[in-house]
Amino acid sequence: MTTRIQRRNRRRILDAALDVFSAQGFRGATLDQIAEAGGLSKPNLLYYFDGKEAIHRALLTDLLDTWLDPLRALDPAGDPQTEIMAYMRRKLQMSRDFPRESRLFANEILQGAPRMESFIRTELRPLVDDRAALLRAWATAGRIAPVDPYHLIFSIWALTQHYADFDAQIRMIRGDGHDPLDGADAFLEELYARLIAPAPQKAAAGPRAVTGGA
Amino acid sequence: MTTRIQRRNRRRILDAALDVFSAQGFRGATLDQIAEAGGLSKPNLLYYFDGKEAIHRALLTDLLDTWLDPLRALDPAGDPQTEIMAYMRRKLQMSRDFPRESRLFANEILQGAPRMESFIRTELRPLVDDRAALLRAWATAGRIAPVDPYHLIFSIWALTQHYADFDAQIRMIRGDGHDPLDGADAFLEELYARLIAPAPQKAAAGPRAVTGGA
DNA sequence: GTCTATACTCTGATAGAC
DNA sequence: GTCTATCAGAGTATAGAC
Repeated sequence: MTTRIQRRNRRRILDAALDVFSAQGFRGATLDQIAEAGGLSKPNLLYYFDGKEAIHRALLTDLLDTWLDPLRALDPAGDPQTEIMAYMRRKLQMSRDFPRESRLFANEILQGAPRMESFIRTELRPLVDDRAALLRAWATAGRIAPVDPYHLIFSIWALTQHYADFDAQIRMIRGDGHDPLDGADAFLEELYARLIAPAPQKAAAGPRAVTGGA
Repeated sequence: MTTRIQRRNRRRILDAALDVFSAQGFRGATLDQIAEAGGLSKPNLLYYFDGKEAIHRALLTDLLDTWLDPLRALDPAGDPQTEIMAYMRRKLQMSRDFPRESRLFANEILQGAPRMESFIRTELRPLVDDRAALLRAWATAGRIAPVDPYHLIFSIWALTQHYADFDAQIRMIRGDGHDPLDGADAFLEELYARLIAPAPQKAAAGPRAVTGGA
């Protein structure tokens, strides 16, 4: 057993692997790097996990489960604007708290999501479809502005994860002393408050078509 | 010389390399894959380019130059709202026309931008600083809403490039028959029209602080 | 459980014939 | 200019001692 030490070592390995995989991608990462970052030898690493692929799979499995939580927490019974703002805030907080996880995720999708396809099709897609239907219902009822629900969700993903995924670029542009996320909260609050507020002009014939799009 | 065939072959190689590098990242790509995609042998590939690194460098050099064009085209003499909307449209069009280039770029930044750091610091950063100052001046003059200029630029990057970089995910969610970019134009038009429109409420004491942020 | 030594495969690059 | 054959190094994984 010795479950105490085993669990500690597994955690150390996974943490080191998250460092390396998120920074180098799956193929770019090597067992040597993970072993060194975790403070153990390569064979010992392979005593705990059944190969490189298994380590990566364990990371993804841990991650994907919690990745859906913010979207799950979107409450159909709540106030539409409050709920959407809260979802955006939770996603931004995840970029702050789990930037490596965001980059691990991004690396996978960028390369065609070969190790995540079944998760996306069987778990993420139904959840997104369900929440998109909810957003559409809110829009139809006039409780939020009539925006496309899928693009609304994608925009929240894009804007929040950008700060984690493109962190290197933002740091080089803003200077090393600057926190990339400084001011992001206020900016996104403003952006989504303006976007989803219903009834923009009172009775002006705005360019807001409600043709039967997607 | 035989420059005719040489140029054709170089172009074929670069096109094949763009396919492979954008889909697999630098380390994930192999010369075998590039050679096969380009329809020639591996040694022949290395007759035209001085190694894997050189092929990648040639791709980046070609790309980075044109990557700045949309931001360069932002005209200080133009109408602020028109100019910002036009910039957003150009960036979205680039995601449509050059998704592989966008993913090549994203792969690099995600992994710390090791082969682009000097470009970002010496070319991109000064340009962004300059355009941010312009946006700030427009905001101060009340010609657009008082939003943070850097976050405004980053938001345009995030929202437009997301459709190229996360294309695989969007396709799996929306279904294979659906074009990920359908409706994106209208959505982003609406979003930025609302965000940058000046004077949101007439004289209401809104939560819009103008404290001396970044 | 952990290590040293090593087998085996993949991949970037070169030699040399044509 | 293009190919076949091959080398050298890196990287995953295993054997076996302790």
